[in-house]
Amino acid sequence: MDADKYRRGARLFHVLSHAARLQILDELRRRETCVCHLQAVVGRSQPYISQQLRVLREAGVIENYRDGPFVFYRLADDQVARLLEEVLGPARGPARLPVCSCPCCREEPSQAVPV
Amino acid sequence: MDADKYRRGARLFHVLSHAARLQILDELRRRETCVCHLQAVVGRSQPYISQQLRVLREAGVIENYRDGPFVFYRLADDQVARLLEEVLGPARGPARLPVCSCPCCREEPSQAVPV
DNA sequence: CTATGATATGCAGAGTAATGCATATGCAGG
DNA sequence: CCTGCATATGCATTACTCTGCATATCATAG
Repeated sequence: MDADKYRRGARLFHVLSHAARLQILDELRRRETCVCHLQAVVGRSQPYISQQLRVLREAGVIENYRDGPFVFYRLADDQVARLLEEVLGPARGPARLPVCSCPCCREEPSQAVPV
Repeated sequence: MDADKYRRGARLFHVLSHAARLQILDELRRRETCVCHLQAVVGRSQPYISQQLRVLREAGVIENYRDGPFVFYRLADDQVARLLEEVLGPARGPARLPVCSCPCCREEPSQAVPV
């Protein structure tokens, strides 16, 4: 049965069917960031952001790693990036100004790789 | 603001985040079909199928036209087809056997246009 | 060990979607 | 017109998601 195929697809689409989560992913496809940065970009409370990150993480869409007191998040694979490109258009370049005072905003990062 | 961009994207993903709707779309990307055919393929009641078709239609994802007593549905554009391809893999060929006794099953259709 | 900043988790109230079923509409044939 | 088939709509119930807030955890500095 390919009922499973549709269920899996539906679950994937489901985590994408949320404006704040989309904005988070749109930011993450530019570069990996810490939570406080996403908080500033999205303009929501920290628990709110963490909730959405959890949903995304449990769906396998993003990964995280800890660096000292900070936790950095990034896309887990290219599939989501392709879906975002299809629906949101191409990713914004890395040109945006710092939006908060977190480390990943201050020192424009080590991996300042242009497109 | 691109808040709208995310809202629109979220709405699109939302209509795709549903196993039965995905299965309907998967069938429609093979070829256009009437409602009774989808009913047989998906294995749900006719009102149920019509409900989901309405959701898809109101989202602009599919179109329909009437042919006598039958109503045929088809994908409205290529974007959804590309999203399905990304998530469900390539469309099944048109090789499947008739699943019901509706016209679009019986006479393998007038528009038997290969890819 | 304590304090502080960063992040995660738990929980409850409100809102929204999903589903099943009864019924309405629309079309064609007689 | 009346009947039968194809499809659509309305509605009520159930289930789930969203969101905000209080609080817990974890790491580092002192």
